[in-house]
Amino acid sequence: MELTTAEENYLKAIYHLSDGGKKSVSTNDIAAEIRTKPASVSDMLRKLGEKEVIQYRKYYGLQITPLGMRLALQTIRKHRLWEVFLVDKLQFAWDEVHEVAEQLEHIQSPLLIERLDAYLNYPKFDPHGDPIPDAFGDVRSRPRIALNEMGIDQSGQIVAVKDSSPEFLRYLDKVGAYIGARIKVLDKVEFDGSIEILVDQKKNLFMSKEVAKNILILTL
Amino acid sequence: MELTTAEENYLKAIYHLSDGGKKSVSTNDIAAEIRTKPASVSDMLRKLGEKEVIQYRKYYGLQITPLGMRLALQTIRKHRLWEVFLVDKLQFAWDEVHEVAEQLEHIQSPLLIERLDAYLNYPKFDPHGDPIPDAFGDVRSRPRIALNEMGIDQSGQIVAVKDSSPEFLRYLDKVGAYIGARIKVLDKVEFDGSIEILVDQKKNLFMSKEVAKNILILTL
DNA sequence: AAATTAAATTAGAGTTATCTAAAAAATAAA
DNA sequence: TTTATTTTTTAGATAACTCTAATTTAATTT
Ligand SMILES: [Mn+2]
Ligand SMILES: [Mn+2]
Ligand SMILES: [Mn+2]
Ligand SMILES: [Mn+2]
Repeated sequence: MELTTAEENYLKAIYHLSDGGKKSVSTNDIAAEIRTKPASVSDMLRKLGEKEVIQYRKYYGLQITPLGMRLALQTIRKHRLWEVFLVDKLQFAWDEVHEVAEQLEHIQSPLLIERLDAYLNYPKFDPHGDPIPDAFGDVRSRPRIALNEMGIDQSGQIVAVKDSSPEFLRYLDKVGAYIGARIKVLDKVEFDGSIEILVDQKKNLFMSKEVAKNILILTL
Repeated sequence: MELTTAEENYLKAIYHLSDGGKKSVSTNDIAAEIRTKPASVSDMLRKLGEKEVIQYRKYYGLQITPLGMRLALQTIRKHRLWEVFLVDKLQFAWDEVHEVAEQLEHIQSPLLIERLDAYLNYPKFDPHGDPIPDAFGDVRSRPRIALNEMGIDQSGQIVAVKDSSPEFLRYLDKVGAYIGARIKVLDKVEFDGSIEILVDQKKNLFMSKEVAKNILILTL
């Protein structure tokens, strides 16, 4: 059972939007994620249903199947391995990798991925802190919370970002936030949810709730 | 002006079959090369003509344009750089790279190729001995002749293979012929064109004309 | 519960790439 | 120079994927 590039992209979007099969996903959400029209999504859902990677009853909703999970995780694995390659080996910045990985993830060659994984020394996380599923689709995910949900005086470490857009990542570069940084919450503004943190025990950083929501923390 | 994956494959085939625009190419030849039907080729030729990468008059023939040359060489450059990557970095054997490179060559990202080239240390030849065009499409090709055209006692070095099929390459592996090997013609059989050579001053090798035709030599 | 609004699906059409079968043009043979 | 053969192109279908516009179903509001 092999999927087309378009099918892989849809399935990956469904996996992400459903948070690994937990949350329900709407046609409109998928359309927004893939940047396509709801009509196209309906059509594709029917096809994905026929291929049994989702369970689909029209107007009712969908559920990703175990098979769908497996295939989605395979594509995600490829995507993230390629991102590591681009950053570690080809000196890409973390805000430059997404689009290229979006293409590379569809290359069909089990041997290639196996070798790439070995070449990169079996990385466990991609440049945005997201876990890389192993060859069997197992993901060991760390418990992490969004920065905006932390309380004053709580400490932790930045382990991932929720938004991987170049705009957001370049903003983080500019203010000196990065994966691995140790942080402590100094103050929170009740009114708008903005937050002030201390980075690496030396730099004060003030950010909006919108930004904080997209920074994921492993609390100490 | 960007080409689809299919268009890139056709244009590359045309470039190769025409020997860089020198020889004339038939619809049937292209169909055989791409493993498609002549009817599909006719259709594609019309489209490539409209995009002005070839000059095409039906029933008459085609001529690759300077623009077409440039684009074909760009794809060939990508193909060969990826082959080097697979062999040098990922430990692929030279008979395992073609299919994967056939996919990778279509990844769209000028930055990626620039970085890959640098990472590989600006290689000049791919694992099969074929020259890698530079970013401007310039190819510095060495003068080389097919092994079957050499005379007795002539010496040279294997610099490339004409056939990159796994079957042929694995045969060469088996008998110990490889790119870079120094050879000398010991004997030629008039009757069937088969040939006996000395490899690296130590090993005698006997091969059919069919094999010798696909081994390219730089004479000393 | 009926009416309104929102979400999802279907209908119908366009694009790209492929195929088989039929027709046309060019080439080779008689 | 007709006739036969080969090559190439066109006609007509099919498969994937996408879109806009229309319709249907579900959810919300009065
Ligand atoms: Mn993708
Ligand atoms: Mn990522
Ligand atoms: Mn290709
Ligand atoms: Mn090659």
